[in-house]
Amino acid sequence: MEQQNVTGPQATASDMACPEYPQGLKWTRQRKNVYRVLWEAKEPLNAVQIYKLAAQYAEGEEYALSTIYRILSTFEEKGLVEKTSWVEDTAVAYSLNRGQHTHYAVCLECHRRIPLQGCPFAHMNVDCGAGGFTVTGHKLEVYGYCSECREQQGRGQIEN
Amino acid sequence: MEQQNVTGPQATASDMACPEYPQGLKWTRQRKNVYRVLWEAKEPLNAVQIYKLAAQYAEGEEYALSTIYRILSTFEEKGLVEKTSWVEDTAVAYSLNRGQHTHYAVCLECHRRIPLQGCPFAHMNVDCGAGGFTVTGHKLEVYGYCSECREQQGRGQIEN
DNA sequence: TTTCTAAATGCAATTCATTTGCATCTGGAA
DNA sequence: TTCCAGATGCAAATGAATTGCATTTAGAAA
Repeated sequence: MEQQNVTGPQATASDMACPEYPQGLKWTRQRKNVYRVLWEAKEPLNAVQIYKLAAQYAEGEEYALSTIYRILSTFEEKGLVEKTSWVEDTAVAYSLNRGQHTHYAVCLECHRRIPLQGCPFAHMNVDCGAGGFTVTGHKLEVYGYCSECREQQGRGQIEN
Repeated sequence: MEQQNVTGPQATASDMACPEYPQGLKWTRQRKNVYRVLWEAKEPLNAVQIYKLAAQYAEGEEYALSTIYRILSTFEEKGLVEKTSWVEDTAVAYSLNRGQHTHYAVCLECHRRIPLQGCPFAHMNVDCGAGGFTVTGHKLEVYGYCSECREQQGRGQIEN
């Protein structure tokens, strides 16, 4: 009987494992912790944030930032993780690829990132016009002002 | 009679001027050339690309890359220019804010960027669910495979 | 269990995009 | 023509991400 990884995204952090974990990759302490951080994250995090959070789980252990980068790019290569980049932020952010993706409404004033309910494209047949382009994914960001920042307006136009 | 800038985006490069040019900004040689490059660009360019193209227009003149960055960020601040960032590219790209924006379909194989015909959101009421968020803009990127790369498939999956 | 090796990591140095401080220059109002 | 706030050039600094190499380790095989 082959051993099954019944733990995984459902599992608690202590025995965190990953059923979709690709063959040939070692399930190291560092990778477990990075996976755990991403699993618990409520929004995409950049490498340094992940580095710091992962270090908390690894009391006393040494962590190299470069290792985090390498883990993240391996995970991305294997489809475990999604990369996102935002114009207002120089660093790239990473999130677990949970199948259903999330888009965000970004407030231009306070920079808060508000997750959108569902994907507007879910019911939409993206016709590219570019004949023959096979769409496998998309990335969407909506900009504007959140209700709070909207209130204290009157000044907040482009011209400061 | 106040002087009118009848040249502008419609003008030829030699007398390139900009009607929407904000008050208080000097219309310098460097800025003219950056504006010209952006005006003629068929797709968003990064700072180094703009730097090189602008230098061509300014035969023999000195240009500093840092100046290009400063011009671009000033232009963006004033709403003349839009910034875009792509996950596959570390550098930020800039394009003239022409009112109507363009989205792209990005081929994951050859990285070609195919402009989409019109904006899928044009006819779409973006309901954020996030109550009260006022949408002023959005950014969309579609990923997949262009027809050419699609043909020579069979191997090109994630695992490689 | 122990052995063994390809894969993973730590570390330090490197690359590359972007920013900044400061002295000099210049567009354009007076 | 004068004059100065705003622009620029230059060089150094910052910050994200990558890379080379020696060392460690997960996990398959013995």
